[in-house]
Amino acid sequence: MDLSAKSEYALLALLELSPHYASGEPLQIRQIASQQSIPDRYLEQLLATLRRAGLVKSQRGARGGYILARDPWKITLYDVVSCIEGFEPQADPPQVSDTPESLVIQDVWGEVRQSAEGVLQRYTLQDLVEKRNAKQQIDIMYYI
Amino acid sequence: MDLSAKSEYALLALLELSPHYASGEPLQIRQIASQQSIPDRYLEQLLATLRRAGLVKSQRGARGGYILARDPWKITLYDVVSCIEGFEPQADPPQVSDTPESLVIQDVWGEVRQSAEGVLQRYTLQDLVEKRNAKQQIDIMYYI
DNA sequence: GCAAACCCCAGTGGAGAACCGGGGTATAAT
DNA sequence: ATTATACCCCGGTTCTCCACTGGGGTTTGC
Repeated sequence: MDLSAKSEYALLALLELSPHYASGEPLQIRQIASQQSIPDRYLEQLLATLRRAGLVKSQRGARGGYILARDPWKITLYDVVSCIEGFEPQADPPQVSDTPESLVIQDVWGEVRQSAEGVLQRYTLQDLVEKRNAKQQIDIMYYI
Repeated sequence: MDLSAKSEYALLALLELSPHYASGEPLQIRQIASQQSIPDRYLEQLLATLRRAGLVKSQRGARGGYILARDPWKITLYDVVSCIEGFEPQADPPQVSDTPESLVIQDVWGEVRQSAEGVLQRYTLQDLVEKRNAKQQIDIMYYI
């Protein structure tokens, strides 16, 4: 029940991109990577996955980089995590084993997943940005 | 977001033990293992963990085996999974990294966990046994 | 043209999951 | 008392997958 580094990296990257969406100026891999201390060659792969999923757009060539494909409040955390973790259609291993006990357990586990995914669907990138800003406000207040 | 084989095995084993709780007759590892096709030497380790967590009691020697430590409706799936997966006190790695963005993500992930654990806390072994029985009833009805 | 950026694909190291084995110890039945 | 049966403990092994790295391309702005 841990969040994989993979998904966290992806979220951090998109969080960096969010404030730049309005201006339309792309951000480079190197910048994002150094800002959030993510291995840059690894981040490259993740951004490629996000691009193929249609969450970000890329600009090639000099002065290129990445921008969000749509507004930060139209991208949910579920969109991000599910595309990175790749748990979408699947259904290739139809029967892991089908004793009645196994089926019941799988049913309940389905509920667990749905519950977790529900939370992720309720949060957007915009929500995270605002949460971070609020947190920083509090820090400033304590500092004074 | 998969259920580990470890946890599933443990749940299956306890599900086998549940109907025998009333009689007080112990069940042997070999029986449980063959019934649910679990590697018996592996199941042995899991049952040892469950015993140390106080979920089952063991009877040593000839005609020994395992019985539930308390009634099936007093053991939640959370009790089982958390003890097997070992995510209880922890808190030893205090800072994984504490950029404001990381903290916000960890907060949200905490909500995800809580939501998932909430579902597991709502189900007891007794519930699973009844769900299984209901499922079998339906199968019989379709068979007729 | 050339440097800066993305693009693609393949390989590697380490950690952890799932499992197996050997040798003990307690206990019921004889 | 002896013995068979079961649990008990602790270590090793195998295999998969995550996180990361590297070597080449191709596209684009200057």
